[in-house]
Amino acid sequence: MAKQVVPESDRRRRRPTKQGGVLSHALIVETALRMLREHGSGGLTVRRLGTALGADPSTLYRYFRGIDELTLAIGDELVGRALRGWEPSGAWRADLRELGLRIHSAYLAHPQAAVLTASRVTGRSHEVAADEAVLGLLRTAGFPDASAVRIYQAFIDQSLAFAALDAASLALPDAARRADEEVWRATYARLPAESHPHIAATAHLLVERMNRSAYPTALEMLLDSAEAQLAAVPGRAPGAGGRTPGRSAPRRGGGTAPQAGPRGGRPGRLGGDG
Amino acid sequence: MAKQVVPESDRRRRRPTKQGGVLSHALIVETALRMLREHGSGGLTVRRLGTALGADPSTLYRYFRGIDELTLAIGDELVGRALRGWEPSGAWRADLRELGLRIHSAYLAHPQAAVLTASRVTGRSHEVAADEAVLGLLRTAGFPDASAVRIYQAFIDQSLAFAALDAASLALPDAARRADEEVWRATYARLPAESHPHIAATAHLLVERMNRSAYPTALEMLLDSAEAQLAAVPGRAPGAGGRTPGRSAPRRGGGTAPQAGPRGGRPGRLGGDG
DNA sequence: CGGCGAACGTCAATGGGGTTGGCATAAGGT
DNA sequence: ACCTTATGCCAACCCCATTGACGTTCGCCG
Repeated sequence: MAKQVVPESDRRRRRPTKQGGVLSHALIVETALRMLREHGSGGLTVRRLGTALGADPSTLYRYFRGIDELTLAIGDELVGRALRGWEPSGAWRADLRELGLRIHSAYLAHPQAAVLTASRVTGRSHEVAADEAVLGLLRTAGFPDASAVRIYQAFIDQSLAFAALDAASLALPDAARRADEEVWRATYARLPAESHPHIAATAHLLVERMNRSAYPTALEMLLDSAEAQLAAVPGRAPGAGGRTPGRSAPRRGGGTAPQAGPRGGRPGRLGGDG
Repeated sequence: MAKQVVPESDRRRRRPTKQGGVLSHALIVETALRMLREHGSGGLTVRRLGTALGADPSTLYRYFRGIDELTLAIGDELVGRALRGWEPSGAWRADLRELGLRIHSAYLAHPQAAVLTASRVTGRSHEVAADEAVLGLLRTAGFPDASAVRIYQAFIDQSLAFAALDAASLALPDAARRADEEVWRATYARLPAESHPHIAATAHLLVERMNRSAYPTALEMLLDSAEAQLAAVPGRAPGAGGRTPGRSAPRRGGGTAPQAGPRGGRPGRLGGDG
């Protein structure tokens, strides 16, 4: 058995599969993404993936140490897509908004994959870039370091957390999702006003809203609060951010746009058991 | 084979297990929670749960349609615990804060279980109560219905989303979590200032903060924004909320405290594939 | 141009998982 | 005390991830 997986960059001999395909990390990840889309978040299995690639299942262990490592690679791919082509405009609020929405929608473009990876620490290459960018936006905007770090963490985690939550809904099989929506409509829309006055009074609004992600709202609220905090910083004029709710500001170029740095990860937080 | 699972309330004949135990939904869920704590989030298996209960694995199918239904029951239990004993004080901001923190920490008290359930739609009994409570707090505070619904959704989803994210960290095996923290420290603390100036400048703050949940910060920011929106409502004096960051306000009793209502769930949101 | 070592794909096997159909039995109502 | 049937148990099915040994073929090196 292979004790060590050969890193992609060191691969020389590419031997075609019995069915003629030539494997690579990229091809495997891509195929895995397709399989997740087609078979749902539980549909990624080594056997099936092997079949789809026209290779023996065990072959995959030449490329990844196990299915977990493959999962992380998939997550890394999603993060990479989120940042691809992004450039700051110079208006911190608009930039943060766009960054958040990009991360969110990159995950939601592959909900089944996002379910598996969004709340996982990838420990891979694209995260440092995003972190540096966010911190840069905040510090350049004038936030003191302590605030910048606090807000940065809330921003990043909020984006990932909502991505995971929203992906879970999207990843449900169509039938199950429709059934869930029906339950919602049937239950909430009919709660008697005596027992649940507030739900009853707003049922129409609830039914209408509940099919949309709350992330844009939550993000905007976070930016509101940040902007207010910035205005309160001594020696600073209020209203420094680009206030353009729901739309991204035009690009102005310049600013901080770091590329992917060395490996790093968002480690586990809080103390607790295993 | 049993086509239908007998609901807990209809059970009459309780036949002891070969090893003497008497099963029930409650006992099974409780045992499952213990097993998750002891064996990690992947450690809940029908076979193992059967052994722990002193029963044949297949017996569990007399109580739950499958492991998925059991999972949802576990989630429901966590939600129930979050609300147990909660009462509003009358100060909307303090009440929302406490509610959010309660939900968050109820999940985090069982991280391995939370990982499995926090981003799942439980479709069970305790959610309506929480929803009514949150909507009630907001509408009573004076938010117009449209705002109340928007903020309610952001609040609830943010709480669940962070619970899932934070639980994922806590649920890691001790060794993996420590390793992750070390990676973080080793990588971020040593990034050269030339390539990553902002991370380098705030490394000490980052390392210090990253082991804590960002949820309290994000929650406070959401409440900030809500309070500002409330102040802007025509015909309303500013500063209506109890401003007591980080502490819960003293109880005053009264207010809206609905009990668990009929079944209902947070359905899948957004349109997308399955 | 020929050989050799290692890289790579394949095979077969292991241990574990969820789930099911059939069956024995004891619990409860009568 | 009897009968019904809910309930627990058994054995079996099929799928999964992972591993170790094996044979083939690639690509380097002389």
